[in-house]
Amino acid sequence: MTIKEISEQLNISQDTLRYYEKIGLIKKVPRTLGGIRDYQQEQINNINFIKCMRDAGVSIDALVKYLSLFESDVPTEKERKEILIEEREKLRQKLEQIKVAYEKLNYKIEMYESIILEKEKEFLKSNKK
Amino acid sequence: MTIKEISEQLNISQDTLRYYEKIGLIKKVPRTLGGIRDYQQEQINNINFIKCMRDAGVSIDALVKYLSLFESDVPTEKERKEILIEEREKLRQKLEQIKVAYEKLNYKIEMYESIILEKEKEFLKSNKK
DNA sequence: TCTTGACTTGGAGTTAACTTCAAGTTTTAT
DNA sequence: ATAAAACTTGAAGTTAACTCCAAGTCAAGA
Repeated sequence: MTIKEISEQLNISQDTLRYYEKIGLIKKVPRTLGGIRDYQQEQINNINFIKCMRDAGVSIDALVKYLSLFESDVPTEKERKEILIEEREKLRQKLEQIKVAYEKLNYKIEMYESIILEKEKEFLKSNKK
Repeated sequence: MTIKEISEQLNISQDTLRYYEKIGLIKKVPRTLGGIRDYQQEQINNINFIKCMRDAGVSIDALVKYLSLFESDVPTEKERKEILIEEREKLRQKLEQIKVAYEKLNYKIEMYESIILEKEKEFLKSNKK
């Protein structure tokens, strides 16, 4: 699969895909004889995971740390689990903060709605006179 | 109230508070004769709102646009409401993305837990021999 | 009064995560 | 065969949101 196809399928820019490879978030992508990237399924799954985490705001740094543990030749399940638990906790907090702000916005929007309705009523009343 | 007190109360650095003022997110803070900031209650409420929105990831740009509408001498309820609705929608999407990632992490963490448990069982078994 | 700590300013520096650029190579369609 | 489109690279540029710095002023305690 070419970089263009991956880019379109996963909605990540080609530049970003190359960037991820350059910083070591993605393993070296195999190339054609001409030197053009030819993505394999395993990579695609990985990139999917990365995309999902990035969309949620998980840092590249954490993802690099997590994914690089798969390259180790000693078992790293515990470390990997620890990283995921840490990131999950950050997401939980973020979720909480967003919920609070969301409720506050809801409340304010309702306020505006009633203010605007009130104004319209006033306007209609004054028109009737 | 001094900048130090506000900073501690709302958990925002003094630098950030001065920065917010510099870029016009916060109105000019009244000063003592010596030129030192003396925050008033109205400002504090505003900063509280800003903090809540920033924690949820609402952009400074959107907040500046929203808050500056209060300075207008024509009514701006509709525009203000529009901005809040737009930001609420962004938060809704973010919430969704975080939930998806959160569930994925949950699943993976559980996987690791069972793998690690399995390994420990193996270890105990081999020790008994 | 003196010293210590808090405050002031404008401007420079930092960080994360891309994004753009320039100049060249490869592939594809005619 | 050749033109256009897609791909390659390393390096430089961008953006948002701070954060730090230097050099000076102000305030509070011994």
